Amino acid sequence: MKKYLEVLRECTLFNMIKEEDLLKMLGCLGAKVESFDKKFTIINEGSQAKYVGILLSGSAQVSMIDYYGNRSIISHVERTEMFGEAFACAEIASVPVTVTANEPSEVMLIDCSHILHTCKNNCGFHQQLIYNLMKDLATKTLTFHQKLEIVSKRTTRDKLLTYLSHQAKKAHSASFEIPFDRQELADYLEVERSGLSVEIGKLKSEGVLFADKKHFELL
Amino acid sequence: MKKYLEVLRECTLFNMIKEEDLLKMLGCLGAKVESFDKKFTIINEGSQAKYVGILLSGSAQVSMIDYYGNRSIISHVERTEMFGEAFACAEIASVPVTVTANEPSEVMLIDCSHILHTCKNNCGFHQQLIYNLMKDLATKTLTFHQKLEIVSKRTTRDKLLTYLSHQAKKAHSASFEIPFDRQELADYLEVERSGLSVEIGKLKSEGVLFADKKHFELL
DNA sequence: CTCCTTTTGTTGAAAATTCAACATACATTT
DNA sequence: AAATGTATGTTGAATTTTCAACAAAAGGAG
Repeated sequence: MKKYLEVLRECTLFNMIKEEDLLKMLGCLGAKVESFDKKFTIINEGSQAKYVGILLSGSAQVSMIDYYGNRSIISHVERTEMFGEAFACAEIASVPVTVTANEPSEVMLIDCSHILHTCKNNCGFHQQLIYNLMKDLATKTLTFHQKLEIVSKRTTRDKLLTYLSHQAKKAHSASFEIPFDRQELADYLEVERSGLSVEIGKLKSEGVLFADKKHFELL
Repeated sequence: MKKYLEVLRECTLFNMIKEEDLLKMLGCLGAKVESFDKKFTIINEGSQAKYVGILLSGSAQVSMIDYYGNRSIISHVERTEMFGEAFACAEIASVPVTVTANEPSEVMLIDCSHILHTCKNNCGFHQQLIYNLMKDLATKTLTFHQKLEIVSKRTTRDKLLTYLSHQAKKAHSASFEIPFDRQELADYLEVERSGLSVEIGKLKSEGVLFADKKHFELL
């Protein structure tokens, strides 16, 4: 576990936790680490919602597949970020989403009941962890509002531009990389890939943006 | 404040708080009660994100108005439910949404910093309140997933049917009332009101549902 | 380098949504 | 009861998206 301390320190779940305490905690929480190859499923829709996941390396996507097989990408998860915590904290029966590795990734999984319910050792960290989870969930709600702002737009063009301006803001620069290829971006914006391609082409020829692969610049 | 105890007991923020402690707490938290007439603004977009709101009576809507004046309804808030807590807990500068009274309503407003940061009296309730907030935020994330499931559908018909099946599930019955009129439902589903009317008409003539005003039945 | 796979761009036809405008129904007030 | 305002339904034209299919470009494996 020692080699993961670097990453875990950056994870908001362990905010204000002293490094020397972290290792002990991981044992107490029954944290386990698993590796996943690209495209492999980390959490499957319908499975028990007990785990909080932390991405130690690599990246992942949270998505939903509907009845007709259409994929909707809900969010992208980077190193140090958490996933599945809302479902685990809400203590619902099963997860409504699928989490997939985007590249070879290492994941720490913690049974959330070990966080929420004080252990016999009464190790005193639970209060801080619960506070950190609360902060994380509040922040996550903000990202949901951003996503809703995007998909509430009626045209592919407006959805795309709203998404890109969010990304530019996040990067503190008009020049940035997005974590999605074209198909994934379409699945995130909830539009057709072909229509998205057309729209990116138009915006390029209008001189509104520059786009090459995952690199974008708002002009 | 005494007359509000009945409602407050049902509010998840005060879960596990003994009734005799509740009154004292409200003072400590600096809770204030305000009344709003129908259509009046409770929280304005851009204002300071410091308040957790609790609906004591009436109902309200959380919405966003975009650059072009299009309204998007994010959620409907009923008696005993909270609003604005995510923004206050995330301690961001300003609220990205507007909260409006749907009918004459009474609202309790609590400065969230009084909840999050322990007071000098060290009154010991904070831990429970933070736990309750965490639970609430986790549950709210689930409702956002539901909303995303709706708006990720590509047609008005599918959006409507997905919404109605969620409502039926929530009501534990195929017969239920929705909290929106037609324009509001359109703004919640992120579609055109006229197209929505057409679709409801089609579904009725197909015998899939019965709809009259806010009453719906899935057949 | 070549083959093979994946990704991205392009196109045209079909389907659906948006928009604006009007008609009808309903509710409230005077 | 009449008048007013609001909510809902309806319609047709314009716009946009979706869908399916193919072409071109890029990337990786051997």
